[in-house]
Amino acid sequence: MVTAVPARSRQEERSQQTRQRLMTATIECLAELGWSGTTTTVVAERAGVSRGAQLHHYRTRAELVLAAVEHLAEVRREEVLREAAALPAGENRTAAVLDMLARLYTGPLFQAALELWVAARTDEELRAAVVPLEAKVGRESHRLTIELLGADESRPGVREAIQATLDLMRGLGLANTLTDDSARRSRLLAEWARTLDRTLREAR
Amino acid sequence: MVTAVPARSRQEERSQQTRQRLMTATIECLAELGWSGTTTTVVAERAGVSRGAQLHHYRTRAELVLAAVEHLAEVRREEVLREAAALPAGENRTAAVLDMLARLYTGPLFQAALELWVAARTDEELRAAVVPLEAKVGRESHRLTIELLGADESRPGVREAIQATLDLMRGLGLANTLTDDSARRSRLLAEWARTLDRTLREAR
DNA sequence: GAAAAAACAGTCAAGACTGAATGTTTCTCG
DNA sequence: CGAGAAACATTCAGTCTTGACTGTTTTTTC
Repeated sequence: MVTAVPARSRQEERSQQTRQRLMTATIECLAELGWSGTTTTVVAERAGVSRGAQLHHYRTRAELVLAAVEHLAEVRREEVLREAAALPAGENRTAAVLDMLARLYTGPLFQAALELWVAARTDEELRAAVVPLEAKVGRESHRLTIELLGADESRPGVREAIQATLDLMRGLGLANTLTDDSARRSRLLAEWARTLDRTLREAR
Repeated sequence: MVTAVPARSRQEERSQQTRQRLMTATIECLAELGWSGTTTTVVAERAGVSRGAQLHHYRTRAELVLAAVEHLAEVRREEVLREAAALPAGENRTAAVLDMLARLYTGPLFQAALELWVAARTDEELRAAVVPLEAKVGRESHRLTIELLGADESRPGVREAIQATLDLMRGLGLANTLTDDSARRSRLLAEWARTLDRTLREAR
């Protein structure tokens, strides 16, 4: 009699888990130790995966990191959608949206992504993989932000205001990497919420 | 008879030149090759300085980079002041100021600084040197921007608007590292100039 | 149930980077 | 002019990282 277990399930599953562990370990390393601290050895150790197993799945460091790039994009996407679903409606919706964005842009995922961006700037191979992915993520973020704010992009200036908001977030995230910037950031975002609201609602 | 040349001048001068060459080479390497591409060997080669001379002046890589950090701050400062002096007065002063800032935040000096920031995040020693320096540079930039825009910081919201402008620049600079972003940036800054002007001038 | 394939483990050699050690030239001062 | 110091040059050893290689276990398929 034929077993009901799908073909290759055991091994595939095991293999999948190993890869998963390697991915999360890679991203953790990027966030905690930075780009040059993320060596294949350290990643393997942290993932609890032998060096051999690691090389079996990702033959070179470049391969490992490229896979991590895509995995990171996926994880970021999920995190965004999860947070977005929990947003309150009503009066200070704008402030809440900005707050959520700020949290995303100051968290560990952003820091890992930052390491990748900066490394990709001077690494042709990595750059070729990061650029299109980041473009996609950027478009999605833009779309989602518009949706969350209920903005009307056909109005003049609205598109730019949204873009400015996201660029501002990137800047705030960058500023936050060296020192804890939360107090200043709160005041700044409170003001920006006012300005943004006015830009979105006004007729021009 | 005693020579008119001040004591130790020849050697001091030579020494100074060597250090200068090492500094500019270090910053060039950071901008072109990134943090991990900036090895002591490469810097020495590019500076046209022997490995021995390099080690004579900066005994460790950390020492070399820390010196480069301070040198970078000085060069950035000079560049800012030079550009600021050439700004036109009159109607679209705000747009001109934003344009100048954008150029600074997308140039090679910003990219070198970016490498340092990101590296400093996970390098305790480097961080200890970068943080206070960056705080100083940040304050100066803020002061200068206020001055250039003729803004009145005592008005509510003005301080935050200036900070947001600078944070936005950081974000735009970051976005520009991977792809040429100038078209989008121009449109965005044109709108930002309007918004900023309104915030600065309005009574609230 | 045996062969084949996949996953995994452990070791090793080549290359790169850093910093130390030592030798050589140039300059200053008495 | 000669001694001593500073600047500079060259070589070398130690460490780290990567990726290749070989062996072992588990799983699937015929």
